[in-house]
Amino acid sequence: MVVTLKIFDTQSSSEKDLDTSDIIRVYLCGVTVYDESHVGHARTIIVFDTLRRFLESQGHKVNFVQNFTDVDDKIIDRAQKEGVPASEISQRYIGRYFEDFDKLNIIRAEHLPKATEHINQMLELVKSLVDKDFAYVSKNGVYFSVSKFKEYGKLSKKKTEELISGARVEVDETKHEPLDFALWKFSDQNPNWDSPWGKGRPGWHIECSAMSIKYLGENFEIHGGGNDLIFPHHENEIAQSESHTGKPFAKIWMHVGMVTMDNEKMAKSVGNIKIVKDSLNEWGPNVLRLFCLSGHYSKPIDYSEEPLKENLTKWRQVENCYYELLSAEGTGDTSEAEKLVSDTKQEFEDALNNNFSTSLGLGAFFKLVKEVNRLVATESLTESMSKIILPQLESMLDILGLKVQKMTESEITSIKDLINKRESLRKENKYEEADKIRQQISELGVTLVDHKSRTTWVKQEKIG
RNA sequence: GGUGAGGUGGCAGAGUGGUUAUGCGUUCGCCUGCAGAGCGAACCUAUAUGGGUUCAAAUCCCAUCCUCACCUCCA
Repeated sequence: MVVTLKIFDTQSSSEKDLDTSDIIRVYLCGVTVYDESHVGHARTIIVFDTLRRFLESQGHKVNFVQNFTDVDDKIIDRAQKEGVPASEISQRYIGRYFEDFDKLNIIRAEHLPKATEHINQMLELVKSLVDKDFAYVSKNGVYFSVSKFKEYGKLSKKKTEELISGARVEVDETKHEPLDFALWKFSDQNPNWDSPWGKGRPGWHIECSAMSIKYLGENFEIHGGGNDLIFPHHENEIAQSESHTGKPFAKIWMHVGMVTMDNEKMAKSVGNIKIVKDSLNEWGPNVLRLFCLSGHYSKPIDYSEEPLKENLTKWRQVENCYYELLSAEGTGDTSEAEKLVSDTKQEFEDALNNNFSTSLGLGAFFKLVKEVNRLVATESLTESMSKIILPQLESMLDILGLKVQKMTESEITSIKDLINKRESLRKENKYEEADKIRQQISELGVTLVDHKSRTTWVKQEKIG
């Protein structure tokens, strides 16, 4: 039986089978690089990184593209405030982006295109739209004529009349109609580029159309982003792209829910942001990833102490499980382990195939962890079982993007020596000295676990 | 106001008609030289509200209330 991954598609409001017959092409709207990334950005990127890891684990090839918006009013504002060129701001925050997201164990996308490096592709697209009469040149720039694209609103389920009566559209006399949006904005100010219509810079939406088509083609599998991008950004991308190509744009629109704080969207304008760097310092990458995957991607999650603490507890269980598997000894019957592994694998994959339900997938993952820890407590985990279980655990850790901290051979040797020393002291009832050694070991981030017959150890990530 | 998504125990989070998962938490035990970690058991009489359909509803239908997001830049 061929198992298919179903993903909820915003446009058709239904789950659709992901086409896995060839390379899976995924475009994710990335960040505007004018400031630090916050946990909201992290969530979306973690979800897509995990999706990519899952698809690859299933033997599929993925071509993953994530853009940087590096030309934008906010960048220019910031540059003016600091009295530096806009490129300095965008380069600084692209650098900061990689610092944060490398730490979060995000696999870098195949392509990480920057808007400023694709001005020509954008201009070609604008030209095509002007030629096809979907766009017009006005005093302030080149605009897309929304009324020419009959299906406008099909993604966000908005009606153009209602949008206009909503009266939140900016009044601009130079546009033919209020909903028309800029493809190219005339500007003498830096940064700007020459165009057939006049010096200026691109509108926001055109970059994603141009870059996704360049790297993925005119019709690709998944286009994603936060659900706050549905309107107007993705709606406008559809209008531009489909007017240009005459073909359907993305096959599946996958949108990630917002991260909230006290049930309010995390956003710079609200002032309730938690930057990735600070969150990483407090909780580390593994806890933060677990947290971001603990709810369904389409729903909001609230960033607060309690669920993060819970995930820390769980992460400690994972570390414990992993190290016990590494140090398991003895041989014996493995049928129980085989069943555990095949059940877990099945449940884990079923969950992710079902609209990428990571919370259920994590349920399967933790079931395995708890079972191993239970076997350890009853002194019934053997090395032969571990050899069967460990690969499955590692595979899931890899898909989830989690990394248990490792130790070098020499560190391991010295810890083993210390454990032996402590053991002899304990046998002589010299507990005070034995505790000193335990303390010494704990300073290396290693916690000892005394079992009936022997002492095992766990390298714990330093958190908090 | 429009559109969309939701409202399940202290918290997180499943379950789309038929013994109310599961995890965290709390309590009590076990284990231990002690501790940590781990294990076991118990607990919180949970399904927004009001109707309806049904032998049977968290699950289907209707109404109401509430929350969030989008409708302006936003992951």
